[in-house]
Amino acid sequence: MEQIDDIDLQLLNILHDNSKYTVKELAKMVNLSASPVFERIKRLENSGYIKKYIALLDAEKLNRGFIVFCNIKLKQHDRNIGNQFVSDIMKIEEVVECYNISGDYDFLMKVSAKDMKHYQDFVFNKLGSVESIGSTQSTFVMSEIKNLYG
Amino acid sequence: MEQIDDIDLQLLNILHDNSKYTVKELAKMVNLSASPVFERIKRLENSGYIKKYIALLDAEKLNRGFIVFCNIKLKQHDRNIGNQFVSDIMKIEEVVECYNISGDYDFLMKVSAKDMKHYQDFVFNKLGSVESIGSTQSTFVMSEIKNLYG
DNA sequence: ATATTTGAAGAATTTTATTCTGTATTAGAA
DNA sequence: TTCTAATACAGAATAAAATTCTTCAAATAT
Repeated sequence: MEQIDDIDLQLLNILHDNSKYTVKELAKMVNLSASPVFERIKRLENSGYIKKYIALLDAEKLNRGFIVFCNIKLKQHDRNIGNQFVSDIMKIEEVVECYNISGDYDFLMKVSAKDMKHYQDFVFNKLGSVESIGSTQSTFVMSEIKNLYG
Repeated sequence: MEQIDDIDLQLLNILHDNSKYTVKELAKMVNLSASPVFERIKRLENSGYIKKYIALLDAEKLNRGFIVFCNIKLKQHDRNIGNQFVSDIMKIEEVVECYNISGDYDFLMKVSAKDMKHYQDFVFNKLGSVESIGSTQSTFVMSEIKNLYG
């Protein structure tokens, strides 16, 4: 796919932080008129540099401010168990992110709960019914220092 | 702040996944006309349920597809060292997220690099010059399974 | 040097956001 | 219960934004 120049990069950085600017405002920021900026953004969308636009919500207000990183070890390491785990995890709303990782554990999940009680319930009742899981290890977030997506 | 009802929740869930719907489209989805939907969204923004709107970018295309979770232990556990670490880390662009955590390590960072070479350079040159760091432990992401923000 | 392509500006148009007005419903006060 | 006030909605009117179109200038290829 095509090249992207410095102005494209500026636009991407701006929109990554705030996608609500109007094209007129963006145009002023990058010293162009509205139409080329509009065209550039469409090009960045169509070429996949911009994947989507989303609203960031306040986790605390929505009773999801208790964050835990949960490490998972599978029972066995065959493809069936792995696929089963993935498909089970996709359905659990508290699991906000999940990665297949190197090291002592197989997966690292970011879990978003209301509080410790909710998390405990999540571990027992939700993870507890995922057959493919061998063991888990929880790391609790005490405070969020930096989050470019939060 | 005020209560939030089921329709508000529907709107939040929709916008969390795609903030580009028009109010007319949203209105149809929640079976209302445009004006109350518009007012509800403004209310959700002003009350802080919606924090901001952002564009999600393709990390791979932007040479940031190599993800590592990097655990950090501080040299010492006093407030000065901690503050120094936080302020240093905030300036490093490869650090996309950072949390103060429970357990063996003090902080967990999500790092976004181009490739292993870039990550190595990050560890040596960027982390290497953060005085407050005692030790690090890297966990490499082999694949992303789920990410509500990606 | 000339033709062709590219990217931009600015105007014109279409679509969307936003405001406004009126009405029905509901909660609370009398 | 009855009246009043507040709330939430629909639909129209308006303002602002997105989107398209035309033209022009600069860069590149021929």
